[in-house]
Amino acid sequence: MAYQKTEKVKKKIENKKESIIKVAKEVLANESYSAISIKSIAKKAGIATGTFYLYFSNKEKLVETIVDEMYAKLLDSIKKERAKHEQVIDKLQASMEATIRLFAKEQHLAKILLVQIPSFNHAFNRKLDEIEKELIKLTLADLKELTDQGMLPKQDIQISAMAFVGSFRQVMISWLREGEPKNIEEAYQTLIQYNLRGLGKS
Amino acid sequence: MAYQKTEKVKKKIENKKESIIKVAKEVLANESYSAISIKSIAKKAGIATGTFYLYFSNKEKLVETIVDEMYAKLLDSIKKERAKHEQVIDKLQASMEATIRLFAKEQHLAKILLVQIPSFNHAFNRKLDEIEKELIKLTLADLKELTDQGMLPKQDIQISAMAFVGSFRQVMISWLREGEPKNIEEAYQTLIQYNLRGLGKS
Amino acid sequence: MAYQKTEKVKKKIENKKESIIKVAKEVLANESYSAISIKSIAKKAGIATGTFYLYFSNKEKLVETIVDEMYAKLLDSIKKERAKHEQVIDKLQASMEATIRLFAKEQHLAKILLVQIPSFNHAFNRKLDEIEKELIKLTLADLKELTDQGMLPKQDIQISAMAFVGSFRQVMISWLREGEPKNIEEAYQTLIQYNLRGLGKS
Amino acid sequence: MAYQKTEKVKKKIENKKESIIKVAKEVLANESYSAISIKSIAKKAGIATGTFYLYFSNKEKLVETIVDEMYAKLLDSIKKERAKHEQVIDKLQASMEATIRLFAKEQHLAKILLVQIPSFNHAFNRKLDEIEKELIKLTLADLKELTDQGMLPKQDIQISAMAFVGSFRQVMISWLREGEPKNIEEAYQTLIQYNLRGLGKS
DNA sequence: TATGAATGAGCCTTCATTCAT
DNA sequence: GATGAATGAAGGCTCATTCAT
Repeated sequence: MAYQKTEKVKKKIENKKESIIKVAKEVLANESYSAISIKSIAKKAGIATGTFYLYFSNKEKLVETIVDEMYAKLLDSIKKERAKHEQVIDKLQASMEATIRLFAKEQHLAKILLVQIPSFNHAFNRKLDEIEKELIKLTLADLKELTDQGMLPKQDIQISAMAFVGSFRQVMISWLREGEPKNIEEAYQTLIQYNLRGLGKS
Repeated sequence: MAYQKTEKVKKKIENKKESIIKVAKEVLANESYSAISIKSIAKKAGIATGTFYLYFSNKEKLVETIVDEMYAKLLDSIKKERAKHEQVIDKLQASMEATIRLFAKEQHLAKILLVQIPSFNHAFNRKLDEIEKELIKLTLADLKELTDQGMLPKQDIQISAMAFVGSFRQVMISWLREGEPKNIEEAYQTLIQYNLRGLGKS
Repeated sequence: MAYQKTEKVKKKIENKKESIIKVAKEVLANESYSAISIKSIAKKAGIATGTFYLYFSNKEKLVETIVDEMYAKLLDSIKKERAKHEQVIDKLQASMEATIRLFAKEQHLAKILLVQIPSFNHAFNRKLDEIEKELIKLTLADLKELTDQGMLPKQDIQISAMAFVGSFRQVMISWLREGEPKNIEEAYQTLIQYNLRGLGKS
Repeated sequence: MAYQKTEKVKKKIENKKESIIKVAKEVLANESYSAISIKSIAKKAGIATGTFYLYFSNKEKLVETIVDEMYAKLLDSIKKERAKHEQVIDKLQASMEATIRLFAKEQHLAKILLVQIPSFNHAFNRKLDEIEKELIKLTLADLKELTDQGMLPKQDIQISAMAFVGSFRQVMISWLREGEPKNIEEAYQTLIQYNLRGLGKS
């Protein structure tokens, strides 16, 4: 009689939202932000334009949702990987390893985060900046601890942290855009070595 | 006499084109891409919208022209600085120093190249990628030579070159966007040290 | 038994229909037409949007129903008040008095009829026009009788009837919208006097 | 050479704005507000949708322009007619006569002001209310003066002014909507007589 | 009956580009 | 060359109505 919002229905709704997000991710990974019209996303998701607005209050909210989700995934990934280690230096490596692993596994995510979002409008860029800044902050904390432990020579660790993250970012982007290096996991070894040396790690 | 006139006219045209570019640069450095309408640029340049199209076939061409010009300026700057040195390692440093000096002196240029253009649409990003790739290529060449001279330990210099450039890029962007580090020239010293150590320079 | 059930069901339906109408009246009296969405009315009535269409074939029908109901109430009120009097002139006064009394007592109704509906689309206004025309017709009939009784000087009673109703309408609206006159019942006395004089009632 | 904004061009522009207004008036006089889409107006005016926005910043501005223009016209008409008379009572009559004459001559205007605008959105209704209130205020001023001159018996002239204006309004609307009375100028005589009697003018 | 997710036509508005003057 | 009015496709979003459950 009455319309019971059963588990099944709920799941279906969640699925639809997920399917919109999924389609949007695909579009985002390949087209520019301006190319993402609600109409086109709706079409690819097999729904009417109006239906989109049942799940997202507006276009911006959709991208925000996606970025937030990716950010959460990334931080979660890093946290888990770091937990496996005791030493700060290992934790630092773990952070980068987790990042690279995640991006390597989910290129969609990587492409959106590193390649596409930067070409979005200011609002999203600010969002992305936060993510980047967060990564640098995490790195900085590690560097600070290493410095306190006397494992790093005196240096401007603020700059070092940026350099550290920046070097990884550059390689990841090249890998995503040019497919070079071919094997990102191998490159990771070189990168770690480069940066540890750069830090003057003794 | 007829020839004279042509020269004069040519100069006049060149002047107007320059003035459009100048205005566009100012706008580009301060507004978001979506805010850059041909109408507004034309207005600021003191011409009619239609007139714009006498000098640029379309909006994209304008940005392309600007980026190309900046690119040329950057490469020129690097070339000149490198010429002052004999040793490859010094040339490598000179490249980075030239880049940072130029960006520090012309923040307009830096902001457009590092902050604004990346948030444009695909077409412009491709252009920007080329510049980034060129810088990496230049670096790579230096690393190769240093390797041949036995001054660097065995490593994947392709990756190292990216890491090298990426670390600089990251710091520059932070400087442009956050104003951190406050003194980019000082940061440069740290960066050079970081990267030379990272390369394992003996 | 089966019959009983039907009665009960019918009543239930009628109840729900009534509750929708009640909510709609409240909304109508306070919001602008564009603010009256079926979704919002349904929500306030505690039903689903789809359910609304079980009771009204469309949005227009709802307003029509409300207007009709109000119209009936108004006419009924007038009829009852008129029945109390013998003289035509008293009946005429009674009509206006009944109208004003009803509107004063049920401002909801007055606001919808005089303020809101006029700002709806054509369809509803036509409905409202009918009501206005009916009031004029009633007035006209009285004036005709008064003329036949020789109580009014020769005049175009068609026009007089309109003037009569129009003067009341104007004051009512001001009262509803501006709260001026403060006391509508007092104003009524002035209005009656004005119009009786206007008619040249001897 | 340069594009001279000659008088001719200016006039042409003004003409286009006028032609948009003219079309809009026609549409307004016959369709409901919601039926006025920019697209349809543009089409009827023989221009592209975008062109509309060269002359009006948005849809609302268009209607505002029209209403303001009509209001100005009406007040101007009244002022001119009043100026011809010395006695207040004549000025009062002149006001009404001017209004009726204008509406009779420009039925478009009358229909929009009396029939259509009331069914527009709140913003315009407020505008219209102002016009109505202004007319009442003008009437009130006359009544006050007449009272001071001892030409009117004691009465609530606030109410009388409303009744006065309301009676005219009602007749005008019937004339516009039903075509009844057939001859509005004749009806005017009846109306004036009715209202002067109503005021108790001695 | 009751539900509320789904629909999609249609709205207003913007802006790169064209073209008559 | 220069002008700027004109174009019209395309975008984001709303809401009365439908329909599978």
